[in-house]
Amino acid sequence: MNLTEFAQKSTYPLEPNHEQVDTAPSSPDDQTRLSDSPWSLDLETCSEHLVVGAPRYYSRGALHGHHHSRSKRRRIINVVQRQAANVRERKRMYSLNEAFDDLRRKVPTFAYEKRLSRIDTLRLAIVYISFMSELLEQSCPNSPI
DNA sequence: TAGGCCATCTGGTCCT
DNA sequence: AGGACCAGATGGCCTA
Repeated sequence: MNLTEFAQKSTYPLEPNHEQVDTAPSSPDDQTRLSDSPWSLDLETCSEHLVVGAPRYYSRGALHGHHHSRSKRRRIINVVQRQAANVRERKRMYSLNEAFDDLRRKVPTFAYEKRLSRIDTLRLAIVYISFMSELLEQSCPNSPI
């Protein structure tokens, strides 16, 4: 059984048109990504964004009146702290995406014009690990996995 | 044009 | 107190 068959039998079926396995590393950037540090905007430059990108929604928190039930302590943060938190969050998401890119390079990708999405990357990784475990089990039945 | 995917902002919660 | 993590919301881009 090859990986394609395994994927088709697995709990996490991939898209129906994922048929060919491409063992070459997936091309990392088929679509535009933030390859250069997005958080390089320091706090001074961020201030402009704050003005432009003022809160776009108010569905959560005090601004919408949903804060009564859950918030034990209300944390008041000022504009500078909010900007700093946004920068940290961008940085965090960037490192998360770097990890996803690493994972994309580890799993054999299907011959597929598009780069794997994050969810498909996770699902394929699950399939791949299961497949390799099964392969190992077949070749070394007595070895503990 | 609808739906998928993603980046970003944001507030709440957890943890140090 | 403040950073990390998380999830919801929103808007932009791309593809079928």
